[in-house]
Amino acid sequence: MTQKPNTRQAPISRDTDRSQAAILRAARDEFTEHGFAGGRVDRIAVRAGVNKRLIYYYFGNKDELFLSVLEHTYADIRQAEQSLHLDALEPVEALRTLVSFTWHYFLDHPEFLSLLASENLSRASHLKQSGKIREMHSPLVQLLDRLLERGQAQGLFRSGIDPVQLYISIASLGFFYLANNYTLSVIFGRDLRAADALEERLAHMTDLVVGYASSRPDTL
Amino acid sequence: MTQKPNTRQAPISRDTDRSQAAILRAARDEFTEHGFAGGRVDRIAVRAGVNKRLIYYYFGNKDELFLSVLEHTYADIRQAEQSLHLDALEPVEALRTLVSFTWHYFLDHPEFLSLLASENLSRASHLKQSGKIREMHSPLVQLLDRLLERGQAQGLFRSGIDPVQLYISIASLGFFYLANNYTLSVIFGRDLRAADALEERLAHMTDLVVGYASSRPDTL
Amino acid sequence: MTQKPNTRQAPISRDTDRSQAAILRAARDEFTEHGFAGGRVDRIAVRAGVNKRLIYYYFGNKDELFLSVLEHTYADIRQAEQSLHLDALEPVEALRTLVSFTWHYFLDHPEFLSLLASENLSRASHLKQSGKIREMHSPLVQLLDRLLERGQAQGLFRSGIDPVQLYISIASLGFFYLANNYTLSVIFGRDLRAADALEERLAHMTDLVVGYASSRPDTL
Amino acid sequence: MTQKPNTRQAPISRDTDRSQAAILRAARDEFTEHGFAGGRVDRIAVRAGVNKRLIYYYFGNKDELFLSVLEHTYADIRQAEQSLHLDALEPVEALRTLVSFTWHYFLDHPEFLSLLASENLSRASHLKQSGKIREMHSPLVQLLDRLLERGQAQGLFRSGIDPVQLYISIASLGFFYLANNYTLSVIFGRDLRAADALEERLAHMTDLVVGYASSRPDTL
DNA sequence: TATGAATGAGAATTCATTCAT
DNA sequence: GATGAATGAATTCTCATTCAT
Repeated sequence: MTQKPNTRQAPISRDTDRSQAAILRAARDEFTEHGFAGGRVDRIAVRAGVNKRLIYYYFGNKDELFLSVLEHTYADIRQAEQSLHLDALEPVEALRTLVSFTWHYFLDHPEFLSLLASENLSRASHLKQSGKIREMHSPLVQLLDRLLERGQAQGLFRSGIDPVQLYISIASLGFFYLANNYTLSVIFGRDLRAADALEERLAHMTDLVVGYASSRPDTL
Repeated sequence: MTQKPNTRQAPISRDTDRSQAAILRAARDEFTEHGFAGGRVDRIAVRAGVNKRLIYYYFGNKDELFLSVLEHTYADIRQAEQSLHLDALEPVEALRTLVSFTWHYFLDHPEFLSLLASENLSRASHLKQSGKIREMHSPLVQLLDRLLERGQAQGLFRSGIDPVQLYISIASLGFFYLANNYTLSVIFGRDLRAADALEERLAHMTDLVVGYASSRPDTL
Repeated sequence: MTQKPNTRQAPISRDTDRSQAAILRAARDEFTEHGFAGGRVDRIAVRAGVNKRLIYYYFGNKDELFLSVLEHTYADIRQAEQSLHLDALEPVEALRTLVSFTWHYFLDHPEFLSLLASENLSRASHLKQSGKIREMHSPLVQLLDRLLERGQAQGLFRSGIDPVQLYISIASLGFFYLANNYTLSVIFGRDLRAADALEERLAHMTDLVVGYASSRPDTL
Repeated sequence: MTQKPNTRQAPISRDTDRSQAAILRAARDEFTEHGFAGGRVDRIAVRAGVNKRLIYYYFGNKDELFLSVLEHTYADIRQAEQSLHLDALEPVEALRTLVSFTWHYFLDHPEFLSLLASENLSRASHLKQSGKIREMHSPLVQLLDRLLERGQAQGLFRSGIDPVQLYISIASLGFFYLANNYTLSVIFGRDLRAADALEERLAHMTDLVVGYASSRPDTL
């Protein structure tokens, strides 16, 4: 009883981890499909295959659960960005890679777009409660900072580019197109999800961003 | 939106118009603040100062009410765009004007951003039911088409620019920044609503768009 | 529509009053039997024969409903006290009448005892929210004040009796016996609700109170 | 309460005692603050610093736990009463002492008042299940009986006083004032817990009880 | 047109209790 | 003895919608 060998994985926490992970996954899907206000705790429980009570046991309430989902979602994209090793690439190539990565990440992770949109409808009320979200983002800013500096030093990029503004622009161009694709498709009567449309969009985005960074301000 | 001429006695129809307008205004505000799923019919009635039943009398149900709000919102921005008379401006100036207008319209009309985000969380389920939304947008595309053609003819703009892509990009750069300003402010720890930040953003956006349109593709 | 003759009872408010009264009665009974924490809104709805939603429509929530019940309950006993017209009685007789009335009121209105006990378990959290409860009690204090003064002027009562202390004592002697009758019956193994026990209790209480008021302090 | 001699190894039984005592203390506090219906088993576990399951292991369920708390509470006050050694005091002094003791016990032990009130809201449903509560109270009645007899024999007390009625009255006067102090303070707008108010109350109570016991019935 | 009253279906959350170890 | 995980049955409260006038 008392000499439980701690050299192997604690067996009890296995189920805990599995249950928590299942709840998080289910919550992510539910909130992605319906937003925070439209998401249902009941459906999350069914999706996760756990008792509804367990959600409250682990996550407190719907709001805290949503925040957990958000934090995991942000952690995922930030981690993926770090895996690009942009520092190892030549500046223009690094910028192209970042634009392309962001675009494809948004394409492959609709939950990111949806959760973000929902959280902004809530005026970031959940994110504001997070203790770890800020520190999660300084590496990204530093990464961009290094990239821009390298480019400027090599005479490839214009000077005075704000890394945060640039990142927001990169994200903007993909986000708006993909997150609002439903309404855009209706109002313009086009299928913005068609393969060639997507390809064209990435080219357009890259043109915009790289064109901007590489240009002489005075040429405008 | 509904300018059906009423030849019948005026007093009643005036009240009708007033009530309908009050409901629409109240609904717009409510949905802007809480999104579609989070918006409450009860609160709309209170905000409009009318009996809840009247909302159903005029608009059928919550979904149709939301659609009405959306249609009015789109009508407003499209009409404002036409009032710019871009055709009368020199191409580059016209493009700058459009970027600036779009930015300031988003700034002054947070309801547009919020309703758009909410409707996309619903996968455009309301807008799809609209009969008039499509035709509302062809003038915009035509406007952009003429502008780009003029610029290309004068050798000011690169060729092959898709007007829809360009419009989406212009909207993107402002939309993402403003609509997601809540989460962005948290994750980057900056006040993106500060006066100088807003000014800087518009300059950045204009640089991006005009720089792109004016550039030789091969220079990239 | 607009010329609704107001000379007869407003027909609309009939049902309103009936529903509200039914809810209040049902709530009073439910809270009497189970206390505030043990009372169930569902059961109140069933008891009142109304839709559960209507309770929230009229009373907001469980706490406000409980407060309403409390206020009505206090109003009832205070009104009944005023109906005794103690001012018209000779002082000693008036005091006996008040003791007897209080005792019989408690006997006939178990809800008063139970609601009071429950509210004190809640540390008067509901009553503290009441705007009208204070003013409801000043007439009682004034009544007692006049009674004691008359008795002292006639040399029938000792001087220096605090009306609030006296009223609390009168209420105490009946309240404890009746409200705690369940535990007292168990621990003393007696049926305190038997007719002769009740009679004896009233005699005992009257002896205590009248004996005290009539006595010379120094004779003790 | 449970003095079964444990001849087995001490260490385990000591932990047992400690856990049980911690649970009882925690339960007493929880039920005192929230009553039986409002008390939470979860909170008791946290307060006691033990696993929730342990509560069920030792006490079966919430009801039995509450009964245990009640029995201990009654045992405490009855034992304290016996420690007064009223038999050694002169009758009037003994009566004064009992009134004063009861008052101060209630003041120092709010749990007694609260648990009693809660149990009566439950119509003594727990106490009725107790096998030992009855026998716990006969010594008290005998004590009072002896006291009254001594006083009557010495011509100090009136005859025909029922010891149970007298004890109930003594308890009444303090209980109502202290247990219902929350509502009384609100309705009378006085701080009944102020030091001078408490002092005055004890004097008033003593006057009432001793005055009554010492008086000639016919003098009224 | 307009309204106060009313409702059924469901929403988040709670709670005492038990399972498996 | 002791514990973390898990649960079914409530419980309060909400919401879009309709009834009756």
